[in-house]
Order: sequence, then structure tokens, then C-alpha cells
Amino acid sequence: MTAIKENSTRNYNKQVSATSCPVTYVMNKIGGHWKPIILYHLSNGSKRYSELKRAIPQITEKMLIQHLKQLQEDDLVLRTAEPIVPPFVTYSLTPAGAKLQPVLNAMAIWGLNDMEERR
Amino acid sequence: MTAIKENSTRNYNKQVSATSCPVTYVMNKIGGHWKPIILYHLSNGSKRYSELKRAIPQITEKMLIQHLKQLQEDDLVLRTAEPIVPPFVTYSLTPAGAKLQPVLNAMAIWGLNDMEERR
DNA sequence: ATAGTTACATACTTTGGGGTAAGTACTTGT
DNA sequence: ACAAGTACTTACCCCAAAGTATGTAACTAT
Repeated sequence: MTAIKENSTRNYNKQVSATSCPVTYVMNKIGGHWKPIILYHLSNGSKRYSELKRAIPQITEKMLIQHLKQLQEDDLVLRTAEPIVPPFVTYSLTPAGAKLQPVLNAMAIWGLNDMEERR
Repeated sequence: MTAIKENSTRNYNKQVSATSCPVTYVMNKIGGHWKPIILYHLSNGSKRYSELKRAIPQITEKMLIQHLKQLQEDDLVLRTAEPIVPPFVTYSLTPAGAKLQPVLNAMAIWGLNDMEERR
């Protein structure tokens, strides 16, 4: 999953910003084209991998699992796999992921309002 | 300021996400390593270019004006130049930029709480 | 036997954000 | 004459995120 070059200025600055600026810290967790959209779809209850895929048609499978993995690592999303075949894997929000909802809502409200005003 | 290739899938998806997902819309405006930090420093009142530069020592001048320009284009920040020499340019938050403050606060609060919990 | 389903994995390429370094115009202080 | 300050600009490079394409295991239904 894309190895990072630890000793680049870019990466260094990112670390610094993330630890010193809580807003950047949040954006590192929910940034990326698809993460907010994934979180949105999971906010209406847990979904299977294939359900998410169908719900977000433009996303490629690579991007979908990549972001799902990152969201798991950040403890925002929980993966539950039933050991049957064909596989049955569901994704749901963790408590931390659920606590993020008001923040996402606040952002969405500002965004919608701003889009409205600039029309 | 880094020309964009309009007809790339990447850029297309970004546009789509930004117009269909209000959260992504917001992140396009406040994303980037330095934008939240710049907005934070402006939230305590307007600042000169050189004051911002000194307040954020790690940022390069290129990044600083680049982000300031984008923030102006997004109508979050207002540039006021007095026609004297040496130049006297101040940056301040627009009403839209000020309205963003509660959102940034909500993000910061979640971020700080999350950082705390994972220690 | 073979086609389909599910949930991935992996190699390769592209590109846009970010960093480095240097230069500019205009004036004031020494 | 020249150094210093202010607010930029410009050319160039690097790399990590995103996209493209293809493959895989294990089982079921026809």
C-alpha cells in the first residue's frame, strides 16, 4: 500500500502539521477523495463490501479497500468477516467513527450553504 | 501555480466529489498542509504578509502566497494592499472565512480528543 | 467442466501538490 | 554605492496519492 519515504521534507512537514495542528490531524484521517463518501454511506448502518462498491460506482476496487484499510487503521471503521464462502464482509463505524458524524455534518452544512451563496 | 490537466480521471473525480459531496467541497477549500494553520493565525485578527511568514516559520514563501491566493479565490480571505512602498499588505478573514471557524473548532476538538484517547 | 460470485491483491503508470532555489521592483537607511 | 526590507514571481524537481489493468482463492450453481 504505497511505501512512504520517511525522510522527505514533504513527509516531515506532514507529520509536524498533523501533530501540531489538530485540524490537519483530522484531515489526514478523513481526507482523500473517497473517505467522506465511504463514511457517509456507513453512517446509515453497516454495509457489505459489495454494497459499498455498488453505492459508489465511480470508485475503483483498489481505492475502496485501500481507504477502508486506512479507516480501519485509524479506528474509524470496523471490519467484520464471516468465515463462509463466498465471503461475507461487513463494514461499520466504530465509536470514534460515529463521534465524527457531527463534525462531518458541520462541514456539510457550511459547504452546502457556501455552494448556495456562490450560485 | 501548477497548471492542472483538466481531462484527467483524477481531476474529474475530484470535481465530481466536490460538487456531489459537501464535505469534500469543504476539504478542497481548507485542505493542504498549511491552509488550516493560516486560517488559525488570521482568526486572531488580520495580519501582514510578513507577520504570517514569521508566525509560520517552516512555510516557504511560495507555499504561503500560493495558499493565500487560493483562499482569496475561495473568498475565505481578504487581501488589502496600501499603495505605499515598501508594500503594506494585510490579510484578514472574509465573512465566509469567519463562518468557517466553528467548523474548524469542531474538527480541532474531535482531533484533540482522538489524539488523547490513542495515547 | 466451467462460469459466476465475493473480497480482495499486486504491478505499473500518471499527475498534481509540495519543496528548493533563485530572482524581481521599489524605496529607505548608512 | 550598497545593503536591507517588503511582497511577491518563476523555473525546476520530487514523490505519494490516485488511476489502470489484471490476477487470485474458495466455493456454488448450471
